[in-house]
Amino acid sequence: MTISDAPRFRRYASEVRAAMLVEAGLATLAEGGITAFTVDNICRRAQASRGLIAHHFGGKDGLLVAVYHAAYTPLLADLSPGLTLPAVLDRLFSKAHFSRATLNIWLALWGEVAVNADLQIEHRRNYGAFRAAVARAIVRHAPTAAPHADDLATALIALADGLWLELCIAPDLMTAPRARQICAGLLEPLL
Amino acid sequence: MTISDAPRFRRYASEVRAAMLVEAGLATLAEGGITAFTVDNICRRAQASRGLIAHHFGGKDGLLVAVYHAAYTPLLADLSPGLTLPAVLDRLFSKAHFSRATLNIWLALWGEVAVNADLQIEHRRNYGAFRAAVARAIVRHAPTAAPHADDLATALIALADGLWLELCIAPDLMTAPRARQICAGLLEPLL
DNA sequence: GCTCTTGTTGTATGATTGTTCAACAAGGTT
DNA sequence: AACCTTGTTGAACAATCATACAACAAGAGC
Repeated sequence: MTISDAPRFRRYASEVRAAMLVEAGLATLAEGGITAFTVDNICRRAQASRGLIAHHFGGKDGLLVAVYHAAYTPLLADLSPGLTLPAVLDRLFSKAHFSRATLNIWLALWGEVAVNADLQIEHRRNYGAFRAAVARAIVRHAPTAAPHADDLATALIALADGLWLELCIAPDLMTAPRARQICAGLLEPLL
Repeated sequence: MTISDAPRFRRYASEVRAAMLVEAGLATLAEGGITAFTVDNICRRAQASRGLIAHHFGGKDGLLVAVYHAAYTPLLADLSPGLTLPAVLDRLFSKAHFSRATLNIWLALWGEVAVNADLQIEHRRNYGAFRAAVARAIVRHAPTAAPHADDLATALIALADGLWLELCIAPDLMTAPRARQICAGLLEPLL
């Protein structure tokens, strides 16, 4: 007498399951911040059992590093080389990146990066590429700004981060178009 | 036979003990982020017993709101009305505010504000006063900028926040003087 | 249909979490 | 010196935490 022949769980390729857990981790951060980033919450969301995080990432800390990397990936992929400065601004303040969910993730991660050595290492890797991409667009847009391109890139990123932060903390006071406009207004006289 | 006549603990006025717990909470956030913000850690640091947080603040959440308020207090106190814009910049990037410890606290708190309704309420109260003070200094410095003072204040605060963030996450790439210079460079053409 | 690899489960474990509360005592008042 | 207010303690509690690991089974290869 068979109660049910349906398989009790599905087997995924290692990379696929890992990606599912990372995705669940991101969603958990977006919803509840770093406090909600627990093995139980993440595995429940990914519809997997508790043991899988240890199995695929060695532990919760390993998953967190992978999640941080995953947060950067779409941002870097969106800043393909050869982009003009206005195009870069368009992307930075596009709906995909300048959204509450995405920014909640960043806020949660930043708070951890500040006190977590493993995450700081992962950060340096990604942030370097990020700033280089922005600096390249600045130089292309205004070659005369080349000597200060690094400072300008830093300023632009800082400004974007700060505006992201405002949206995140007080959503009714900030929108993507307004942020873009503020950003462009500050940059234009210098280029 | 008396083993010791020394009092086993000291009694403080309610407000004094509350301030000690808030101070310990701030120090805990600076050192370990929101993850380390636990009743045990805080009370150990304040050399008080576990029960005191509930007694003075109703619970951990109550303490967190008080800590957020305490983080804003020195910043607002330092931006007394009548300050010129350069003076405002001097304060924003002074050692007191633009330090790793202070910024770790902000990062930890921001990550929570994004997902904690109680903290968002406390935020609005403080942030409004903060932006108003900055906007006032801008108008005084350049009366013609009055129509856009709000946007400019928002931009300045966002820029400062973003630069703070950089210092916090990658301390060797950012210093207070460089941050101040980047900030002034971006603002000057507009004023 | 059998085997074997390997992804998956879920319980057990011990540490840590926030809250509660009855007993306690510090220290000013009388 | 007896008293009383009130700040304080610390054990008890149930909930939640991350990790370990032996048993299990899905599904590809044969």
